[in-house]
Amino acid sequence: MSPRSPAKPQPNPQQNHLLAALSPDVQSRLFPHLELVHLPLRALMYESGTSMSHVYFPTDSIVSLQYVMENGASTAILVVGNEGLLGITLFMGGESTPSRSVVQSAGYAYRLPRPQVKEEFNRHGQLLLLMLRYTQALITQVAQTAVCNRHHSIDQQLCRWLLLSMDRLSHNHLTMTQEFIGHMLGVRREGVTQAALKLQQLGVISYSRGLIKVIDRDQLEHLSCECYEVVKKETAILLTYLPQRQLIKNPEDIPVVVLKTQ
Amino acid sequence: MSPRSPAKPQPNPQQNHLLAALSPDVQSRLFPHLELVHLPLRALMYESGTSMSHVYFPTDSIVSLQYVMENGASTAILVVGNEGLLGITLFMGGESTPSRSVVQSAGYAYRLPRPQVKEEFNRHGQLLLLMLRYTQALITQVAQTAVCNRHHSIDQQLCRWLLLSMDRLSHNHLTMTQEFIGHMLGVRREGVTQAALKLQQLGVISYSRGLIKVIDRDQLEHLSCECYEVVKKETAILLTYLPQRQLIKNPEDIPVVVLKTQ
DNA sequence: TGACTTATGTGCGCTAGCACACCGAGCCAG
DNA sequence: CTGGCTCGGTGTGCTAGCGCACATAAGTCA
Repeated sequence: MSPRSPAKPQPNPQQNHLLAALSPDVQSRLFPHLELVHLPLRALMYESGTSMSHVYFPTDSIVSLQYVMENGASTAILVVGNEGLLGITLFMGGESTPSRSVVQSAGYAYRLPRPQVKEEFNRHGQLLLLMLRYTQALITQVAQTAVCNRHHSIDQQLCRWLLLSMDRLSHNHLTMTQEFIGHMLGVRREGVTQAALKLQQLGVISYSRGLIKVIDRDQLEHLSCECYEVVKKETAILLTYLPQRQLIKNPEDIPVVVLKTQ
Repeated sequence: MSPRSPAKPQPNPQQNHLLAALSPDVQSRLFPHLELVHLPLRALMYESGTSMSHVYFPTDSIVSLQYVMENGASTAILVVGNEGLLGITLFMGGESTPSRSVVQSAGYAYRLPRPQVKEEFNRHGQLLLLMLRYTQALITQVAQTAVCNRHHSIDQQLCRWLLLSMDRLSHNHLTMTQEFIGHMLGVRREGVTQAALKLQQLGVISYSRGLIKVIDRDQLEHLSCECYEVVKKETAILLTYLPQRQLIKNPEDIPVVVLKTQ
């Protein structure tokens, strides 16, 4: 979480889909306040019960939210990458949640300080609409995770996890140990080892010491459970359904216009 | 879902916590549009992929949201009773979700037509704030369900489920078969039978042919996993944290005032 | 009253995932 | 180049929950 860009990453807020979806005038208000930060692997972005000072828009980093049980066991319930944003609690009203955010893949993110978020949010324009849509997509992701935990095998869930991660990266390799994945899926490391072995034997992935390469993505999708597709589609629908042009610039116009009065 | 009250139930919108939390002026705008409806057991309120015409505020009914898998297996991911509302998609922006809503305990609810919801929502006053808070509480419930599905036994989950249901009723008995509970928890009927037997032998509950009586609630809480408490607390915090007085009547004032600028 | 339906109890064999334990190979620092 | 650490592979039991099959009990209705 070291502030400022050290080397020279891809310094472009447009890499984040949510930021990119905003209209030029909203962008011109917000972008001056954006700060580029580097998120190192396994950094703790946000601990259960604490309050957040910024909202983060990942560009090439991935952060996952996990719920931790009393006995220490944990499960990741959702993944945030360049398609979304970290810190919805900040505008949802509650100041904190019982979850924890961990950087799952190192990279960069732009962050926006709390006051600016609140201010823009309270203009009740594009940002509000976009955040609500995104929140709904998040709920879908969390819900699907719940069902997946109940009904699908570790094998399938590993595929789902790899795919979710891949989608948020621009390359085909992931830096994470099996132990780490185990924590994310809420299963034992050995279980991940078994599942990973199968995938490797099938020629779908290859890996060594914390570096996983996806070789056959199509196969991976076949082997995954439906949960991946459901989440992906739902997210796509929610965020494309409201293209920039249709957004209302003037808060006055937002409401009843849009809805077919059934 | 037969409209209008047939006999004479408890015709009072204040029984719903969310409606009750609104200030008199908002209530006076909304209440004339409320329609009391009866929700019969197992009625399908809302099928996956369809669009909702009303938002429902249960008084003494309970509705649960379930996600259904391709193979037909399903799991309930959250429960809505008099503490909340059914149909957040309506104001979140997406028109539908991949979930299904089933009446889990028969009773009454007030419903508000879509146009009125949208209109009030777009005033950006109390209702908006309240809905956002409630949505955050929902996310917590869904997330906790996900973790619970992974880490806890059927026994514990049955306790959690009974408690969640009890909290939304004014009496100590539930009308639901073990088969039905099985569908809700996403487990086999036999699994529920085993768990229920244990509870009965411990004198915690008694049941027969679809009627479950809770005898020792304290015990039930002890036997449940932590998930119940977490959800309950989080919901309480989110909804009391914003008492009526602190709500801003004038949309202009909503924003930056509230936040400690950290 | 007897046949039928629905809700619950139970047994059996099977598999997934767990707990624990131990090993080997790569990697790094002194 | 050596000792220690991390990551990954494997084996041996054990248990929870599943699928299936069947037995009973409690209502329901002709």
